Amino acid sequence: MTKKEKKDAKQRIYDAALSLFARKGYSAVGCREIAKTANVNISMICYYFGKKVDILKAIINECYDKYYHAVLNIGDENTPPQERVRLIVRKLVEFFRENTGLAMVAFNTLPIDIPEIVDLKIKWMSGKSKATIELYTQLGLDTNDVVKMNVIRGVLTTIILEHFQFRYARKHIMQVTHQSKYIREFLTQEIIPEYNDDFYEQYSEILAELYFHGLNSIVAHNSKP
Amino acid sequence: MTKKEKKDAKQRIYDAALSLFARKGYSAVGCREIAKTANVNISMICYYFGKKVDILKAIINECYDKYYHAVLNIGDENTPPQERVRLIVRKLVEFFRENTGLAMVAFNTLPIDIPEIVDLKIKWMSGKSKATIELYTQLGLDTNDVVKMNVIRGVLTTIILEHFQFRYARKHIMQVTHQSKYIREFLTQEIIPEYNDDFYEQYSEILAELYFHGLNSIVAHNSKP
DNA sequence: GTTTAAAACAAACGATTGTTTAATATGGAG
DNA sequence: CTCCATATTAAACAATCGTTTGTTTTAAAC
Repeated sequence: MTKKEKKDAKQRIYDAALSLFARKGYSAVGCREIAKTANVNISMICYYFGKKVDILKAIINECYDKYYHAVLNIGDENTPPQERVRLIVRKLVEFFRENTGLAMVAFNTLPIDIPEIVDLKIKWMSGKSKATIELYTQLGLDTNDVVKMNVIRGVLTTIILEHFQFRYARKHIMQVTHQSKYIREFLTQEIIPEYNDDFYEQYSEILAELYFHGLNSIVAHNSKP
Repeated sequence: MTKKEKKDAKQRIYDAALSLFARKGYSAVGCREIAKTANVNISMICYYFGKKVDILKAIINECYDKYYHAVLNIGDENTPPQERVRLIVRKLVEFFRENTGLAMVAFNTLPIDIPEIVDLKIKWMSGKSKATIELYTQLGLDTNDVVKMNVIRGVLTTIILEHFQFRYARKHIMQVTHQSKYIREFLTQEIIPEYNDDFYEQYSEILAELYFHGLNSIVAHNSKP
């Protein structure tokens, strides 16, 4: 192996782990499986990353870093709210579309019992998106209304991530060699669209519409004091 | 132990597994941990359930069974759409509130590589909710519009489940003995409402509003052919 | 050529895994 | 009391786990 190829070992481990974690979850994937998938010796994992959990941390850090760069400042106070929603939705869809596996690993609620992972996620959550806060203000939403904030907290991210998770899972199921009766039926009945740029342009438009009008409808809704 | 207490061993195993799976995910929980938590001998797990995966299957079956009973027929064609949304949302919130752990385990996308689990979920997914399909029709939504159906597929379930997952995770984090700087900050800044009946009455009302008006806004939206 | 540092390998450690097997305990019926 | 079925236990199996350790290989610098 040339020097270039050697430098790739760390990346291959990272990519293998990412793919496996997305498919099976962190705990179900062992270091030997990662090493085998990456075509490296098992010791390379500790050599390049330290402990297994450090791979997960690297993935989470990459994901959140990308995420915040994608959505940090979308539009400004002069952007009309509806346009701003559209921009935010587009950015989010783009982000999750390009980083489906990454997002699946990093945004997964579990595990919630590994202290350093919980810490890491909470640290990242401190950097809230300025764009969404401004948007709420532009729309006249009372951000001190605890109930409303609970309803809308993370709604867009959740909906879009779930869409891509479902797509990812279905794609994986289609690749399985042995397909049971139910899976065959499921894949037969489902109309699977072509997930091209055109599809996602429309998807984003419709979702932005739904979200914007939904938000608007609750602006004047009076919660009890 | 009396006979009654003996009969409880199976239930204790089930409850222990449910709680642990919800917190850590299926793969991160071992049979010995479940047995210890349930205060039974390790062999009891195979005695009462067979293989470990059969516990997960039992949980998934219970959850989906409850879920479909909760949401199968809510209102009918004569129920005004907005009222029907309200009823559906209330039922869903009620279901997820009372079965948070159960739902977290069963609705979790992962693992997607255990054939029998994938099978089971797909089998359950065949029984779609009649209420939501009727609702779309009532509102004038074109259910053959693939893009729209992709946007709204499972939106309510997703939003509500995510709310309760976040609540669950936060509760767990609060119970951890050692709290890092970030966690302390996080818990200090967050205004945690009292999640009582009143809160969820308002939550449901606001979410129903958001969803109904969102749906209505996309009814007339023309997707490209 | 030698030296050095980095990369890669193989073996091993202590621990844990899901599951099986054989033995024992328990409780109900007769 | 005995008998039988069920519940429970402890030991064990083959396998895997994350990580460490020592050795070898590789590549770059001199």
